Amino acid sequence: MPELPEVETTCRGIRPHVTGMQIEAAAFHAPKLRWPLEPAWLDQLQDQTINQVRRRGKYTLLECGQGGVLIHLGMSGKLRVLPTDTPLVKHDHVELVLSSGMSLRLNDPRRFGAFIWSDLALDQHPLLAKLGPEPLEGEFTADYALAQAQGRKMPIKAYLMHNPFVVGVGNIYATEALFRSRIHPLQPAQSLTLTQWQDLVEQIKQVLRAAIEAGGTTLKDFTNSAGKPGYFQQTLNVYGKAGQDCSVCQTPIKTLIIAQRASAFCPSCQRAPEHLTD
DNA sequence: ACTGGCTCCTGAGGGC
DNA sequence: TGCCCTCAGGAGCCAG
Repeated sequence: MPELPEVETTCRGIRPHVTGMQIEAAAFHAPKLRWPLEPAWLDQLQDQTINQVRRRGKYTLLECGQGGVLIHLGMSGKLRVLPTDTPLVKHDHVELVLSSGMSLRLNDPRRFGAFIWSDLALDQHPLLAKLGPEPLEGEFTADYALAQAQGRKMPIKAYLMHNPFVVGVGNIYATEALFRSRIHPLQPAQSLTLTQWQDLVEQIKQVLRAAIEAGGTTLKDFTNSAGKPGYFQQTLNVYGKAGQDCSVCQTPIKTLIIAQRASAFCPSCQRAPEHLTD
């Protein structure tokens, strides 16, 4: 599933092939992804020049002259740049034909993703306006986190995935960062000390940076349809490892469902507050 | 102001 | 071999 590192890697991959190109034609091959693909957008897209490709949280943004495109990869989305005469494959829902003879295609089997044309400057768009800071930027600090978490009783695991607090930290990296910080996923967000936040914020940054580097080593060629998974999964300590032994203390990894999502943790390394112990 | 629950969708995986 | 059932999972949205 694409998380921030995968989206960043995708952004870097398509950027050289897309920046400065004109959109000669656009096509939708599905009525909707997460939201409807408005046919009226096809005319808006026509003849736009893509001035810039950038990322905000897990959104990929194509900045055009006025307005632009927001793309979210959801659970299963992939963006690829291919020669325009390459046959479409199943779940190719959106195609932008570029002036270079290449096409940008969004393929998304589960259709949890999004493709939206915005007349507004992209940062003004409602989906972006309320997003929290980027986890890898200086704005995301322990002091910021401590202040924001005041009055927040929700489990820290859920809070890390709460976009108004910080963007781009999905299930995998929230799970891994909590393990590295030895913090129990059910600990209320408001109860973390400054010391815990200092550690946790640092672990989030480290785990994301490491994943971006790993992804960057495998996804070099975005003109090639053969997308490979990143190597970062080899570095995971707890995510998807329920029942296996903790790499630090050999205690079996457990799983809890928190806010409808699987949360793996080591019951020995990540000590629970008394009343939360099962 | 917060929080929990619902929802979209398909492919993967287990059981038989 | 193949069919059916279950379920994961990002994040906006809404009700309580």
